[in-house]
Amino acid sequence: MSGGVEWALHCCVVLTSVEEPASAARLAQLHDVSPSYLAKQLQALSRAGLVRSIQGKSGGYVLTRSPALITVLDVVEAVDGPGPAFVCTEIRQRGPMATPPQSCTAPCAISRAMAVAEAAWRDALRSVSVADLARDVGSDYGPGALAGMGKWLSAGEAPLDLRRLDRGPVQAEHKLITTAEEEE
Amino acid sequence: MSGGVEWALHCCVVLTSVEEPASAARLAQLHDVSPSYLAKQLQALSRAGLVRSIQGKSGGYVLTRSPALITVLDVVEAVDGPGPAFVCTEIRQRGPMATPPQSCTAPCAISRAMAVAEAAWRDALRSVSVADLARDVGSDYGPGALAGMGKWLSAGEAPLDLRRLDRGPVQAEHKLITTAEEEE
DNA sequence: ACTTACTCGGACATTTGTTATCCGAGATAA
DNA sequence: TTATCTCGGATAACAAATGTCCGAGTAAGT
Repeated sequence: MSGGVEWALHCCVVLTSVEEPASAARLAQLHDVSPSYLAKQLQALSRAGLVRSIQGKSGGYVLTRSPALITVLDVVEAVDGPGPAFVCTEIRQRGPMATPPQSCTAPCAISRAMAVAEAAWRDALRSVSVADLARDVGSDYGPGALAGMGKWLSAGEAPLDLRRLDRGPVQAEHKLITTAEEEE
Repeated sequence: MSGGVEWALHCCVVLTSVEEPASAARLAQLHDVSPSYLAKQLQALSRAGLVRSIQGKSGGYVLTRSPALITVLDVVEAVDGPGPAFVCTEIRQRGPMATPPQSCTAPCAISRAMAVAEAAWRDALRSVSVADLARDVGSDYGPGALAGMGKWLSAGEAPLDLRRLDRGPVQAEHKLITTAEEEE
């Protein structure tokens, strides 16, 4: 599974608590991840119609609909692709003992078992919405945690330049806690 | 998901209908797949303890236990690795708004949702055994189909050399049905 | 209305994992 | 005893994911 899924999900959760657009660069430095690559994931979300991109000086990304209507499966499919993880190669139709094609109208037993398992996986992901995730974050770390992130995102005091940010002190030496005034 | 899982599952199913060891080379040419690479998958099954390897002149692979006690999940984990597909990077502990470590004893909401989904996936795969697959094959293509493959495997008339087989006419031009007498 | 600066979007390298291959160690049958 | 067939791990070729860069476009400020 693609690792960018995690980033995209975190972004969707924090986008829950902002009304103004949040830029990719700011989201990247909030999570301390590669800005250029996070931009790629956000583009995928935009292509899937989950977020709306706003260009211009104070542009960024906004959710297109209520967080309750965006499932985790939507995000996963947007980033990792909608196709199933297991693809049947139809090797039953190959080799000396090949099954004749007229007997292969239905998928084989192996393919069926895999499909059932993936369906269960998708159902589980579909039953959780971004709103659910946001609520869990609130009950885990307190109601102010998520709001604080939204406020930090909206506090666009220092404009960000993506080109400079890429080689910045991001993830310099695994320091987990950094002061917010370092850019002043 | 690794494509070799499909090969390994097919091999386990056909191993259901043989008592004598089946060599990797013969299994490969039965399914018309790369012999060298199939050998790798069978080694993984051997390492996981699902099949037993027998060396020597008439050696090969045999299932270690009853097919009813080998689940599809066992095979998938043996080939693709037992680790979960989604790994949490703990990005909640990074960036300016990092969550303090003492608040991160339990996994985050995103990680939990993913874990639940993967558990459902694994449960579905665990509920299907190789014996179930073999039975389904019987009811799909008739009881003789699987027995025929077992018989073909045991009919070791012409010894096989893996080195020659790799550049052989395997998958030469997508011909699906080949005669069994071509090697005579 | 123009300029400017900031935004997204897609095209371009690099790294990791999968796919495929080869040759050596070991054991069995003759 | 010998020779041959077997598995097993170490070794390349390929693909996909990861990470990076610059150009097109738009909103704000002058």
